[in-house]
Formats: sequence, C-alpha cells, structure tokens
Amino acid sequence: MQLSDGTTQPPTLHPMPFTRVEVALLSLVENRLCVLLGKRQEAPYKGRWAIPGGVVRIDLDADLEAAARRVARERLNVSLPYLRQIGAVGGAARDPRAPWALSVVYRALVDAQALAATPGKRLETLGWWPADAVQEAKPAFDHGALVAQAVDALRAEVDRLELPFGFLPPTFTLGELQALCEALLGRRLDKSSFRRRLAERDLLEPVPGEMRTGAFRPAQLYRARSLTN
DNA sequence: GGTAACGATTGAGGCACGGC
DNA sequence: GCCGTGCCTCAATCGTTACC
Repeated sequence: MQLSDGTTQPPTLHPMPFTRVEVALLSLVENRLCVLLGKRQEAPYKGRWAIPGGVVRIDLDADLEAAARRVARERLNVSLPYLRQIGAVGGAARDPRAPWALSVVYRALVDAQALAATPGKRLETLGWWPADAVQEAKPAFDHGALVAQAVDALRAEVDRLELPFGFLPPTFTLGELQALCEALLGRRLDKSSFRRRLAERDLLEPVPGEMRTGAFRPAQLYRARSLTN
C-alpha cells in the first residue's frame, strides 16, 4: 500500500478487526420511543431485524462519522441531520463473518414522519420498533444490546436536561416540552421539579406575546435560548 | 332567546414535607 | 441543601343548567 509520504507500507504483521459502523435511529412513534430496524436480505441472520450498519470503507469515508452518514444513505436513503457517537464494541463472537469484529455505534433522534426512510442496500423492509420491546424483534448480532445502549444514552441526556432542541418545534409550551421528555424517558416527570430545573439552567426564553390558545387558559410559548444566541 | 352561575378542565406557579 | 412528591391556589375557557 502506498502511503502519503511516498513510502510503501509493509505487509501487516497482525490480523485486523472487521470494522463497521452501526446507526441507531430513534424517534417518537405514537408517543413511544422507537428504534428503526431493517430486515436483512442476506446471511448471516437473513430475515432478521438489525439496526442499519455497514463496513468502514477507507476508500470512501473520510472519518467514522462520514462512514455512518454513508451507511445511512445506502441503507435508508436518507441524510441524517446530526449523529452522536455512543461508543465502540468489539469481540471475537460478534459476527460470524469475521474472527473479530469492531463496531462504532452512532445514534440520532429523528422525526419518523419527516425522515421518510426507504429500504436500501441489503435491506428487505424497515420498521419502527418500540425501544423498550426491541428484544421481541429478536434482533440480529448483538444489536439488541446496541439499541439498549443508544436508548440509555439518549435518556441520560434528557435526564440531564440536555434537551433535543433540534427535535422540537421552534416554539412550544412547557407542558408540550414536559410531555416530549416524558415520552422519551418512558416515565412521568414531576411538573414542579421539571420546571425548576429548566429555570435553573436558563435553557428557555418566553416568546413575547405568543400564547397557545385552546379550550382552556392560553399557555405561554417558549423557545430554546441556545437557538437564539 | 339571552344571560348569569357553576363545575370541569388544564396551564402555571407556590409551598410543605420527607428521603438522601 | 438538593430533589422529588403531593397538594394547593389562581387564571382562563367551555359546557351545562337555571332563571328572567
């Protein structure tokens, strides 16, 4: 192999891992946190559900995130707005195609309706599975554990009030924000504590003169302070 | 038919209390 | 002290009912 300084790389002395990226796409579907799985067209695990993933291609991918974005395009026919790396998993028993497989796992929270993903390369169909019941899909490889990691990471962020403002509408009421967080966390939140923590972190600002009118008392509309600075 | 009174509902906020 | 829980009050609106 020719290196950038003109020298030639000697043959490797050590076996290298089978290196992949996996992308866990999360969304709220009917107010439940769900993960997008694709049904595999090819062995191994033909016909089983898995999170979209693919091999890192050093001839195509400038870095790991670029690899994840390419995989999302190829498998789902979508461009993802943002990705966050969860971490990496590796081991000898992870993938029957290789003696040792390494996966770098990314996640993204997306609007399932707006995403409009369609099955791409090596996928028969796509489906949104409830994140808390993903084991019922009998996911291929160790993808059940990877989904659990992605869900835990997202919920830990929401718990810390690192809110997914890119996932929210431009303006929202405190009730709508709390409902969204509760749906992502899969549990109810105390209104008083939630609002006090929001106020302490100074995350939101009221939109002057903007109220959400309905059958009852109009609610104040807010927007993310971070989006306006 | 028009109007007032009342209850139900929901958003917003406050406060006391207990566990850690 | 911090945080969650539970309960309360106040505001605003809608629907129902009673009264004129």
